[in-house]
This record gives sequence, C-alpha cells and structure tokens, in this order.
Amino acid sequence: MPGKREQNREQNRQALIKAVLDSVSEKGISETSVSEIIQRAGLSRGMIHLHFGGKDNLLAAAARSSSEEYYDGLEALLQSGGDSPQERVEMIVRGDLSEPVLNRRNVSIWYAFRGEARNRSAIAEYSDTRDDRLRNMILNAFTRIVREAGREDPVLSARDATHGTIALMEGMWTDYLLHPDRFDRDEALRIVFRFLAALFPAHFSLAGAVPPKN
Amino acid sequence: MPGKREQNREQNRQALIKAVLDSVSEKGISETSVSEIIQRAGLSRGMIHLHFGGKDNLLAAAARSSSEEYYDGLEALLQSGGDSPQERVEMIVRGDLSEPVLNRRNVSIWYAFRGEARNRSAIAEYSDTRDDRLRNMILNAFTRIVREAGREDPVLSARDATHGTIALMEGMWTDYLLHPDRFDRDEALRIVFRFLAALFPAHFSLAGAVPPKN
Amino acid sequence: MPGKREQNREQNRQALIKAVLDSVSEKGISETSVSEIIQRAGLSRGMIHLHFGGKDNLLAAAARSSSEEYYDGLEALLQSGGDSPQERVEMIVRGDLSEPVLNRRNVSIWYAFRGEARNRSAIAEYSDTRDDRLRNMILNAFTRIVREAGREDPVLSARDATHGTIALMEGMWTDYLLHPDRFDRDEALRIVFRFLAALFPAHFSLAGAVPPKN
Amino acid sequence: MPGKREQNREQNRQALIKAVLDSVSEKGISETSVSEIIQRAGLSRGMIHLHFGGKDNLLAAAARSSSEEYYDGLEALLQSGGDSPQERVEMIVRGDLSEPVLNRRNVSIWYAFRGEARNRSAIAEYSDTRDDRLRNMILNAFTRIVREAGREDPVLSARDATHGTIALMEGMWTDYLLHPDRFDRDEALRIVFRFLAALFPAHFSLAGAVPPKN
DNA sequence: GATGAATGAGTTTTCATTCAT
DNA sequence: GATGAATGAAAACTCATTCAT
Repeated sequence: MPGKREQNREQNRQALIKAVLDSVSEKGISETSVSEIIQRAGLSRGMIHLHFGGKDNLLAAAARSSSEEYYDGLEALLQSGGDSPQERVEMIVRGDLSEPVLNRRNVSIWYAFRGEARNRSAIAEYSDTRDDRLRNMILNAFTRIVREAGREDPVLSARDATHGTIALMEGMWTDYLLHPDRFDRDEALRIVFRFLAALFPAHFSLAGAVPPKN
Repeated sequence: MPGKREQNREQNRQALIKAVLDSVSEKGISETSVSEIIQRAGLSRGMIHLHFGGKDNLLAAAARSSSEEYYDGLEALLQSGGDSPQERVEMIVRGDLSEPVLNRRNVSIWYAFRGEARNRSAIAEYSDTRDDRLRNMILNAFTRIVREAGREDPVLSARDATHGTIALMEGMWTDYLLHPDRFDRDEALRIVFRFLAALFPAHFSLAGAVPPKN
Repeated sequence: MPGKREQNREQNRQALIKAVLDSVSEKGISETSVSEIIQRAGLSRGMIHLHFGGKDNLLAAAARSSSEEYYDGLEALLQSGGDSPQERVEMIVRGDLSEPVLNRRNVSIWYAFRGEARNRSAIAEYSDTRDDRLRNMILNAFTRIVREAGREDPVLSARDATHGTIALMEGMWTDYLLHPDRFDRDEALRIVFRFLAALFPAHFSLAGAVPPKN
Repeated sequence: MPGKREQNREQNRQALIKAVLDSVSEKGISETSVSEIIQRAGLSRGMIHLHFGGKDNLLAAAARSSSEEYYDGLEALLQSGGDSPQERVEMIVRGDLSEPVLNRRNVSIWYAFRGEARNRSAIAEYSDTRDDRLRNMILNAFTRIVREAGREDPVLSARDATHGTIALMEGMWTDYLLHPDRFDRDEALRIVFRFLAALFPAHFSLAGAVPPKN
C-alpha cells in the first residue's frame, strides 16, 4: 500500500485545520494556542511546524480552508440550480442564510478571522479573490434582471443591487453574530426577499417565504 | 487643590483607553499588549492595574467607551434633528455612514472587538443594551411610517423594516472593512436610500442622494 | 536610598554576564542555555530579555565584557609600568601569559566565542577595535626598538616584529587550550623571550626567565 | 556486483562528512543541524543514524576526517621533501601556511571544532595523537639542527624551538581567523622565517622569502 | 537498506501581573 | 499614589531521534 503514508499526511493536515477551526469557533483566536490545537487534533506538537511551518501559517491555511468551503458550497448549489437570474439570486441568498452555512460555528470563525485580518495579511488576501466570484455571480444575475425590468421601471443599477444584496446578507450574518439566540432564519430570509421584491416586483415575490410569526 | 488629583486620575484613565483603541485599530487585539499600551499612553506599567485592575478590564472599558461614543453621537444627532419619522431614519443612516463614524479606525476597532466578544463576555455585554436603544429608535420611526403607509400597501412590518435597515447598514460597515480602498460613501448611502425608497415610496426618495458616477 | 534599585539593576546585568561566562567556560556555548544561565545567576527567566532583549544579545554582551576585561587589565598594567619600549613589550607579554589572564576559564571563553564569531557578527565586531589598540601599543614599542637597533643590524621591521610577537602569544594560548594539563607558563614565557632576544639581542635577554626544568 | 552497495555506503558516509564540514565552515557548529546536513548531502534523514549512529558521532567523524586530511597532507609533503632538517622544517612551515591548508574553510572548521572540543571529548581526543606526530616531526628536525648549531651558540633547546615554531604557526592561523581579509600569506611566511633565522642563523635564511611590500 | 513523517523533550521568548521603592 | 524592575507561567518553536513503510 504505497499511498498510505501520503494519505496519512494529508489526513493530519486536515485534522490540524479542523482543530484550528473548532478552537477558533469555540474559544476565539486569542485562546487558540498550539497546545489547544494539538490536543484537539490528538497530534504531536511538532506536526504544526512540520506541515505548516508555524502556527501563523496554519491559521492562514485554516482561514483559507473555511473560505474555500463556503465558496465551493455556493458554487455546487448554483450548479444544481435553475437558470433564470432570479432563481440564481434566490439560491445564493437561501444558501448564504441556510443552516449548513450560516451557523454559530461559521459565524464565529468568519468574524474571528476578519477581526484579525487587518493585521495578518496572509489571512486577508485569500478572501478577496474568492469574494469577487460571489460578487460576479450576483452581478451577472442582476444585470439580466435589470435589463428585463428596465422597460418598466429600473429602480436600481445592477451594481447597486448587487452591492445592496450582499450588504443585506452580510448584515444578517452580523445579526446572527450579535444575537445568536434570538436570530430567526426565516425572518432573515423574508426580509431579504421583501427588499428584493420591493426593488424588482416583477422578479421577486414572497411566495414561499415563511410569514412573520405574530 | 483637592480636585487636581482626581482630575489627573481621570486623565490617565482616558489616556489608557485611547491608547488601547489606537493600538487595536492599528495593530489588532492580539498585538495590543500592556507594553504597547503604556508606551502609547506614556504612562507607567502599574497604571493599568491601578486604574482598571488588569488588562482585560481595560480592554472591556475601551470597548465600552467606543460603544458609548457611537451611541452618544447618534443620540446627539437625533436631538438636533427633525421630528418626522423619515427624517429620523435618514439621520440615523446618514450618521451611521458618515465619515466621523464610519472610518478606518472605528471599523477596525469594532470588528476587532466583535471577533473577540464571543469569548470575552465583558466586552460583549455592554454592546447589547446600547444596541437595543438604536434598534428602538429606528423601530419607533418605522412604526409611524408603516402606520402612515399602511393605508396603501404595507410591504413590510415595522420590525422587519428595522431589521433590514440595520442589516443594510451593518453590511456597509463590513464592506468598508473588507474594501476600505474602494469603499464609496455616497454609493453606500444611495443604495440604502434606494432600498428604503422602494419599500416606502411615499416616505423616502433619492432627492439629495449623490447620483452614481457612471 | 534612591539609587538602590538602579544599583540592583546593574548588579543583575553583571550577574547574568558572569553566569554566561562561567557556563561558556565550563560547558561550552552550545550548552549555555537560558535555563543554565538563570540557574547559575539565581535570577528569573524574564531577566535576560528584560535587560538584554534576548539570549543572543546577552552572549554578545558577555563576549564584549570578557574582551574589555582583558584590554583594561593590559592597559592598567602598562600605566604602572616602565617607560622603555623593551619594558613595555615585556610587560605586555608577561601580562598576556600571566595566570590572571591566561587561565582555563579565559582560554575556554575566548576560543568558544571565536569559534562562533564567524557566524555571530555581534560577537565578532567588538573584538576588532580593541584588538587594534593592543597591536598599536606593541607596534609603538617596537618602532622605537627597531630605530635604536637599526644602527647595528635590524633584522625585522617593527610591523613584522609586532605581528610575530602577537602570533607567538596567540600560539601560546592555543597551546594552553589544547594541552591545559601539560602547559608550562614559565616555559612559554622563556620561549617568547628567547625569540625576542634572538631578534633584538641588545634589548631583550633571558635574565630573570625561569630556566628549563631539565 | 557485490561491491556496489559497499561502495555506495562509503560514498554516503563521505557525502555526510563533507556536508558537515561545508556547513560548519559556512554557518558554524551551532547552525549545523541534521536538516542542514542532509539537505547539503542530498541524502535522507535516517542516513545519519544509519551510518554514524547519531549526529554527535558524525560531527566527531567529520572532525577526525578534517584532522586526518591535514596530517596526511603534511606527511605526503615530507615524503617528497629533502632530507636536511632545515628543509623539513621549512617544508612543514610552508605547508602549514599554504593556501590549500590555511584557507577560510579550514580555519573556520578548525576553530569551530576547537571551540567545542572542550566539551565534546569525542572531537577533542583524535586531535591529540595526530598532533603529537607533527610535534615529533618538528622536534626531530630541530634536535639535529640544535646539535649542529650547538658547537657555536645554541640559543634554544630543540624542545623550545619546536614549541615556539608551532606556536608561531598557530598564531598565524589565529591571525587569519580574525582578519581573513587583511591576512598576507607571504608576510606570515617571512615573519616565521625571520624568527627562525634569528635563532638559527646558520640554518635559516630569508633567501626566497617575499620581501615586505613597503 | 533507505526513507521521511512523526515525536516530544527542550529551547527561546513573551507578557500580564506583582510589589519594593 | 506612581513607578518600572522583577517574576514565572505559558507561549511558539527547534531539532535529534525513532520507526512504519
């Protein structure tokens, strides 16, 4: 079995990354020490430096991994999805606010890294190129939507619609961060779609949205 | 001169808090060490424990101070402002996205503390009670707006409008965090108002908003 | 007692330097760890970084201190000494090979640092400027000796005499390093003076030198 | 081909020793880690323990190898040389100060090992027995020289002459160590011979020595 | 025999906190 | 009250050695 070792190597790398993400989500970056990491991963101290060359690189790799997971999930979602621009936007929004994506763990990780990103360029840089792909996917959809809606009453440029929609989703994440207990996923979705329906009444509706509780 | 000492005491407290906020905004929380703080404040090492009983308490006080500054500014703004609900919402939005409030320093500080808040309850707790006041101010305004708009066609409950508006503003802060260089304040404002105008056409318009550049 | 603390500070610095020199002479540089140093000095771990900013700087300071001690001793010796050039040369030689200067401890330290100096420039650099002073003291003396001897038959330029004499002394140190047990101080002295007497018969003699044992 | 493996084995041993010597001369002993060595040798990590049973043994073997190379070269030189004692001394001196022997690499290696020898007996011990052979070769020559010169005026016992000559050469090595840039090989040679000529005018002269530059 | 991933003891360094002055 | 030298626990990192493949 020739690949066994190679396989193990990769397994350990992944175990370390997972341990970092677990620790960051549960204890925050400042308490994610090397000791904490190896204990969670059940691996030896030297491993971190062997595979990543230091704790900082491991943190950066973990940030990248988390980012990749997010964008890969989003793209997989879009592959499976409908072709109309409104379907695509809807899918992205639903995906971004769905439980497998927007949850305590991810919110904690995401904000923890963002809080440090300013000062750790290695963490920051990866986010950007991937971020642009999300932005472009939404922009393409809105470009078509705006073109179609244009005859009637274009309220918003595609660029602004994209910017606003992303901001709205980001704001929901922040809401989750600050109030994980009272956060209501359906409410968040409903609000985003009400905003979109108000802007593009011909394309978005509230059909299927969960109505307010009260 | 009995008050002199007291005065000095307060001066030193403030100097330490300012030093923390400066350091957090420039270097991040993880590099805001006691040495860094006292060097910036030009005070002695013991001072931190003398006045705050430890570094953690000082950080919490700095977070609280930053939060207070934000909300005090907002309230002052509202005192000076018009009485119509749409004027109040507009003021809050303009205030929240204005340069004295939304700038590199504040964004850095805000996100740095939020990234750690999960794990440092002392930092987290203050945010909440004050946060509720902003939420209520906006909610009160939208309650009146919705009531007035209601006769026609209320698209959104006041709660949802509040939630969405706050989320939109938060999203703009995140945008600033991630892209401080390409962030365009006027664009951000315009987008928020376009969203609001779409939801409440009778109350919000784009009059006064800076038009898109292209 | 205002200066007490300042005084203590300096005492601790010196204690650390002494501990380094003790350890280097007894165990070598590679075994002179921080733990070893603080244990010998009876001080706390943090002290090294507090006073020197790191182990490397402390090692460099110790090397410098050792070098200074050597040259200061030599100069003190010369202050007290006669004025004739041959007396000055004799004093330097006797000083350099005397027990307080050439002993196990100093030889160990000197060679340990030299062995590392190539790669630790901080250690190397200090040596040079001081070294030049020794060289000049000897050169001045030989310049006068050569001038006086010149009428007869100057075998050697003052520069070469200086170079050779220093080399001879250095060689004696090496001999001590390699054979501390069989090293014979009187023999070393006698040999140096025999060389000098052969070169400048009018100025140096073996009067006073300890005769060979056999 | 049965010898192939054996041959490879020896090749690897030599590659490791060479890698150690290269590293020691370029980076010093303290930075000559196992990783550094195997990288230079292009061999696998386990090789060191396979062939030498550990890093320390490899270092000792490298020290021994370097020492052997030196003495073997010297003996080869003497084989090819003249029979008169003064010719033999001259050959040893010229050999010891010649470029293939006295160069940056060798000086670095030699002093690095000496600096550590105190504490690593394995390194130290080899030196001694070989060292004695050099000493004896010179002593034999001077014994004859002194006997011949004796009738006239024996200034120095053969033992002292040997001791002094070796010290003088050692001193030149030290000079090279400390000032590799300004070291002048011809000057070093000239000085040694002037010392010898002063002691044994009937046997040594400066004929053939490069005159001083100025 | 050869490899190089894995180990963990030991190293240097950092840093919040303490306390004699 | 104020200072900053001192402390030492805990952090990150290094590296010779081991051993499954």
